[in-house]
Amino acid sequence: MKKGDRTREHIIMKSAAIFNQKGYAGTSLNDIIADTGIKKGGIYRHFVSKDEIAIEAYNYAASLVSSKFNEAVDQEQSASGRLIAFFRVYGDVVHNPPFIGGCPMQNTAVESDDTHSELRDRARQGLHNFLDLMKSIIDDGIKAGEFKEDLDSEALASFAFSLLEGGILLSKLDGDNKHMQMNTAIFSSYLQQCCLKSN
Amino acid sequence: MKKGDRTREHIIMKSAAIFNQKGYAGTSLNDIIADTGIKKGGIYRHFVSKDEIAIEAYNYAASLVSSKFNEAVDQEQSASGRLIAFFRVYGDVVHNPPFIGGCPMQNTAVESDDTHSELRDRARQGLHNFLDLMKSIIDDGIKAGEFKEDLDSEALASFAFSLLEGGILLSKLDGDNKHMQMNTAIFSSYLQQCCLKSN
DNA sequence: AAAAAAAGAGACCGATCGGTACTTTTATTG
DNA sequence: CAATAAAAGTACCGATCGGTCTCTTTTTTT
Repeated sequence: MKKGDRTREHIIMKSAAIFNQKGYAGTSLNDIIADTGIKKGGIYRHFVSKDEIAIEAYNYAASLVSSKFNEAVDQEQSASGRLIAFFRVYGDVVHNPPFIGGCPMQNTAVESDDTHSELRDRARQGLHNFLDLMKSIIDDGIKAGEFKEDLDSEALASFAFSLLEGGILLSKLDGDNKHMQMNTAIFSSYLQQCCLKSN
Repeated sequence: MKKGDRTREHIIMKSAAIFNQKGYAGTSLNDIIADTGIKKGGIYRHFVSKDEIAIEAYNYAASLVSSKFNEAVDQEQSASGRLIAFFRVYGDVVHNPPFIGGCPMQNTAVESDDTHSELRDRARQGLHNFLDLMKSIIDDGIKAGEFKEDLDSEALASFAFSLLEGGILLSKLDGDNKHMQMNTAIFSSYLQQCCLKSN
């Protein structure tokens, strides 16, 4: 691996943290220069524009969160355990989120949905990936006899993911994990009472 | 009412729409000038800074959404009907949101929680207002015998509001109201099956 | 209608924006 | 180790940023 490649990755990692906290429009190249210690000429050797940095930064942050989701999911055997694992990843979103600044998909979606179509499309793709993963977990749970057969897996995935993202929003804004915790508890009890196949 | 007061309100209304779509950092004074038709000198006669415009704009947008919530809630008699009324306000968030650009609290929270403390505090105050309103609706429902007595009203309020905000996020990002609709349906059935006092 | 006050236009300010060109320094390769 | 290529620093570009100042126009008051 050449030096330039390492530098490029260093820039991506540092700027991902800045973009995820300050947003695309709120982040300037001088912010990136200050955090990476690399001057403008050095940065633009590896990227053609601020846009390219932002997109690479988003990809990096999103893949990092994604891998943490997968890690958490893989630790569980049951479908309901796997669904709840998503919430555990953001269990301490206030002080220890999977990526600094919160959920990259949420941050990107909210800022760019009316302004930056390329970033919005990335976030949308990320949303579909997460929903598909959840849906397949639910479908597996139905096949395995854990969940009721008439369960609408698409709706339940959308429901769970909305609750997760909403909980992140509330807890971050309030500076208190209790919203995430209460959501997890209610979601868990909902799965028990309304989704599990009653034997 | 003097001319200046009307102009000030005009600037607030126009810039609220821009801020709620493009964000604080993403909105420039030239955007406001273009949309209001008032030149820089005219604008700064009524506001001391971009910050002041943004805060007044947020207050306007938030109060407008708040009044639509209250309208919808007042049309319902039952506590569960009132909770579901919140979701109806954002039932067509993709093409007809209560305020253009989506939920002002959400947009402000996501952009400013790591950057702009004054705006963040406003959004936080708005969150508490909404949660308190929901909580009082739930508590009334318990007192009236509609809901179970051991219901945790704080948790249910947090849960409902998270689901609402998450649904807004997903539906806006996906360009499809189905997420909001599915969330409303599941929430509604959850209220029926788990919260209502079984007689 | 005249005088006073308020409102708004327009030119201008320094700072910062994203981005480029050129030079120097550092790695890599034969 | 020398030649060469890659990487990074420096200085600069025009445009735009938020904000100020002055002067003209419009509105309000008397």
